[in-house]
Amino acid sequence: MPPLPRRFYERSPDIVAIELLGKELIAKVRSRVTAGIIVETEAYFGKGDPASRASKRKTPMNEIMWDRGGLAFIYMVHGNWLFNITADKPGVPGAVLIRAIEPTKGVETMKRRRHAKYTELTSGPGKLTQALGITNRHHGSDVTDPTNEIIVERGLKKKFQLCTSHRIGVRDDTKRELRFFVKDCPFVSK
DNA sequence: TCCAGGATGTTCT
DNA sequence: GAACATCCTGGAC
Repeated sequence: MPPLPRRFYERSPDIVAIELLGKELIAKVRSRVTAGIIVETEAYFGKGDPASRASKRKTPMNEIMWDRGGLAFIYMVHGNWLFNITADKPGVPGAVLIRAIEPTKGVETMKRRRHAKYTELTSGPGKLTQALGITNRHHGSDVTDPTNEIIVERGLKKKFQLCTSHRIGVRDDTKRELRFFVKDCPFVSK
């Protein structure tokens, strides 16, 4: 199955965040394949979004948010790698944070990397990067490129109920609720 | 060069 | 539910 195309990502971050739910995130790191269905995301904009890394000026770390959509945007917070995908058109800053996935492939590999029980493998943004082996060496890589170590595919068409809430752990959130997750999913972070 | 702080996780009670 | 370990980044000096 081919990865989702660039035009999927080059739309408003809130739309991309909603439509990424139910898609499959696949990581091939050191010939080990791990994957999971995306069940929780958050949208980040640029100017006017005080919680966004792009609300202030460009730095070497965040300049990728102004680049094309569909690139891996990875940074460290509190000793954990967080995995985002850039969104919106070139020149317009935006990104979607992947907060949780439901494991589909490579569960044994995840357990070895995380030393945790099944429902704790990927139920948080720092946890899933550990489970999938994602680090800043993947920063800037293209998730629409079939040869990339990290790609996103159209997952199984499965019905679920969409819920929204305010974003987690941000100091100044916007009025709008920009966290999206699958209702009653045990892998959604709390 | 130093230091405060963060889109977190774990381990306590 | 609260404390703390963790470690990179950016700004201060």
